[in-house]
Amino acid sequence: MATKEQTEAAAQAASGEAAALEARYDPATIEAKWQARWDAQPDLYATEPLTSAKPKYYVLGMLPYPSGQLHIGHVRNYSIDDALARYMWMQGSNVLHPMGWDAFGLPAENAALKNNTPPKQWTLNNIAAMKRQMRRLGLAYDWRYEITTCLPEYYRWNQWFFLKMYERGLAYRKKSKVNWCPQCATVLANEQVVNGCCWRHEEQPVEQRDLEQWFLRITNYEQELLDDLAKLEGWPEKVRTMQRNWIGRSEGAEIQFELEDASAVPEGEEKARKTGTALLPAREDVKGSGKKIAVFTTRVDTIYGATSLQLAPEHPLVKEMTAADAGLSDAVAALLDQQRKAREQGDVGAIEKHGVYTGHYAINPFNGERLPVWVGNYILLDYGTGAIMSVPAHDDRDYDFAKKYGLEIKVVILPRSHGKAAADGELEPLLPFTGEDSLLINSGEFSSLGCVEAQHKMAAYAEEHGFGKATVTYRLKDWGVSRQRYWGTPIPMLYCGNCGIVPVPESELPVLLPDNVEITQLGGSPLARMPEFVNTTCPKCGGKALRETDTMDTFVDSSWYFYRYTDAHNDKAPFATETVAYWFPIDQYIGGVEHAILHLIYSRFWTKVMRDLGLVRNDEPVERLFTQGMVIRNGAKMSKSKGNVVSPDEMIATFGADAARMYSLFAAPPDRDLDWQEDGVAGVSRFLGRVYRFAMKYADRAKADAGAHGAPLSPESQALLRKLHQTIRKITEDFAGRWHFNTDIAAIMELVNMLTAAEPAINAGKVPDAVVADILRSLTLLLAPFAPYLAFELWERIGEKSVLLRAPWPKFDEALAREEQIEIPVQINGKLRAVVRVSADADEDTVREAALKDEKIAALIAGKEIARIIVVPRKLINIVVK
RNA sequence: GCGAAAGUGGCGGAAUUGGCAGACGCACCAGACUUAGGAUCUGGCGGGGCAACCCAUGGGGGUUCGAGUCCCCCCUUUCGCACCA
Repeated sequence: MATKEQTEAAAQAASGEAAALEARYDPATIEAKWQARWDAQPDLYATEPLTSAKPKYYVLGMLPYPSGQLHIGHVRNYSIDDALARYMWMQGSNVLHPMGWDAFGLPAENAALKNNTPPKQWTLNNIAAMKRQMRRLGLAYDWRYEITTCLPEYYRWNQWFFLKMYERGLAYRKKSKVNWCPQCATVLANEQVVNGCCWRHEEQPVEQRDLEQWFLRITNYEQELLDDLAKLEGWPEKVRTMQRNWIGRSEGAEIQFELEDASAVPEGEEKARKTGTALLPAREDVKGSGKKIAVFTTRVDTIYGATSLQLAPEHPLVKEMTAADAGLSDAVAALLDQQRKAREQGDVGAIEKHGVYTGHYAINPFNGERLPVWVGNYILLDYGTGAIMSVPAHDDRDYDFAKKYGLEIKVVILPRSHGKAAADGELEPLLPFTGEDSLLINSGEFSSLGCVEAQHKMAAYAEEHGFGKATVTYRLKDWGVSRQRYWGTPIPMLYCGNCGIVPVPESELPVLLPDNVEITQLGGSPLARMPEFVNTTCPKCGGKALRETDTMDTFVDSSWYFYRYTDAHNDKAPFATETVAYWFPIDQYIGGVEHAILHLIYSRFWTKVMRDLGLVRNDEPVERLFTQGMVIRNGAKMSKSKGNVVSPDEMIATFGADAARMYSLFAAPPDRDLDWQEDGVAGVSRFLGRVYRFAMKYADRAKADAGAHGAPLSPESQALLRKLHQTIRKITEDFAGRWHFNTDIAAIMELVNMLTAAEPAINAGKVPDAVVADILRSLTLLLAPFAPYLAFELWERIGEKSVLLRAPWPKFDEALAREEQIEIPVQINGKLRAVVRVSADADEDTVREAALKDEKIAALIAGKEIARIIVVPRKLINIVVK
């Protein structure tokens, strides 16, 4: 049994331990305490009604795919939007800051194969795990607006939109060559093909297959999608450029070349025609065959220099020609084969140019000249018309091709500096010459025109004479949304033997995705192997019908999810128009630049469709976009194979959520790549500990006196308040748009360094309690967006009763922030020689005098002639001597 | 090939408008303290030199009283696009 003394000693030790704990920053305890409190307050992050007098602010981080684990990139992304959301709350805005799950997609099926877990269960488990991590990070989401795209409450509206688009002809079915990834066993959108390979399987060449597919007519909006990029001033220029290139508008002309009648070849040309290298002159007795080859060109001004036509190997006319010519057929097959091999080696761009002469000639409608028709492996079927006129003198690729096969080269434009007189021989070293600021020669009635002027006149001429017109071509293709996959939104369409394609009536939505599906690696949709899903009755005729078994591309889900957050539980409509009108456009959207094209162009398209359906009033979904940099480690992208993946859980367990979050903001400006260094997290954690200990030491004084400072202030108090207000000013200005949170956190560190250095003065009574209280209070507010757990704890410890989340952001006082004395560097001939102290409002003469009086300066300029003295008020003085 | 961004100590980075280069942090060095804790506190920390001073922001030129910042040429890295007619 213990003696009384022993018990007392133990009690003392225990209380000593408690005091020690108190004095030590222990994020695990603090964060657990506040997490429990926040979880118990569902209204904490709630939005106010639409009638709120506060300005609205919709801040959003891109929703994650529920892979099962947050990665460090998520921590960084969500630390940014969370800091911004918290700041806006403190600024008195009505903030919407939601989160959800992009929950359909292939990994769930792969996991099902591997672990024999149904995709739905796997996905929902992952969501639960990641939600736990988000709560642990202290992210300020109102989970009552959470959306999960794989649940029928959500995906039924994908189906509903699909029906609306179908009604309007924006969704259509066509047989088409599609990109097929054998590993995914599904179709890929053009946007998902990277270097001819699958975006998920970078080594896997994409195959072409012919399938009936559903498409969304994004090309209806191509021009508006392009034009409106100009409005998106709050988007990074980089993203706008990428989208502009993706849409790929080019202006040019389409010109019809007529194929010669092969049965009526003029006499005496047989030899010249053998190799297909010769350009043949215009002749009266040439006959057309009636067959036309349409060519797209952006340089119709060079058409007099065309010396051959080049067709894509898959061009329909080529099929016709090869049908009648076995030799040609073999040669074209060989071309295609080479192309396939090059693609498999992943080097489509560098493939050598090959061609085959078809034995046919076509007539240039401008001058009657006859051009050999070739098949070229560098011609793309799905761009323009799949055929080009080849102008070797004025196009790099055509030049290479012509040199290789000995085709003629005809110069028809000249640099302006060369005038009209230059002979062809002199020009040879210039070729291929492509400058548009040039003049036409050898071009009939168009000679001596400038290129741009000629382009317009020649297109108009072609139109007048019925063999062409000015046109615009886009690189953007319609969006193929069919996927032969199970884990996605069923496409709400039926096939009836009598009625053909029949949409599922709106009243029958949602078309539920069955749960009990066997996932296999066989090609085609697993749904096709479920008779109970496939077989149904036709709503039109009551006869037998089959359901569409393809599901939608998951990019459909993310194209409009942010609208759903505003009205997440609406079961009558995807959302209420008025609610969306209040919250949209999104004030600030934050995510990775990898979504610059796919997600961000699809969601712009979806917004425009919804606007035309009368559902929303905004033309664009996102006012300001911010793309944060990647998190790398040791200079390399984090990946499992490199073994350099950082687990957020470990980081949080060791240093706390505040330190992990704050480090992710401190280590680099948010738009740049961040090199993750664990020692850096430890450093931030140490800093938070310093803040904590300082606050604990002086919390009682802060509690005791929260009144006015009183005057006059001691120099020590003035210096501290000056630093405080300079810090407030810096951070406030930074939140307005510069967003260099790394320097904001550095500024807070400077403030804290100054505070700890001032401790002797504080302890000597030179800083009144009211000033200490003011500083502690403001410091806590400044920390709140970056380290919310610690800030909430300090707020309570210094006796504040209000909810920190909505406490007003501190205002900076310009008078307090102003320096009274400033240091002015003094240069002689641009070299720093001294620093003088003057009052902040000193005029030029005073500064000049002070500088000249400085001992060092006086010594250095003694006996020299002063040529000039430059005084930059409040900045610098430079004395120029000879 | 085309387009964009970037290049600053041993490392991450700062310098917002042409005005003290290296804030803040990491690592490291020296010291103090100790309840030995991923402690804490103090000081140092671009290079050369005893110093005065000199050199230094990828390289070379230029503009300017003054350049990391602006202009020209070149090099390197990263990202995007890539046979788009």
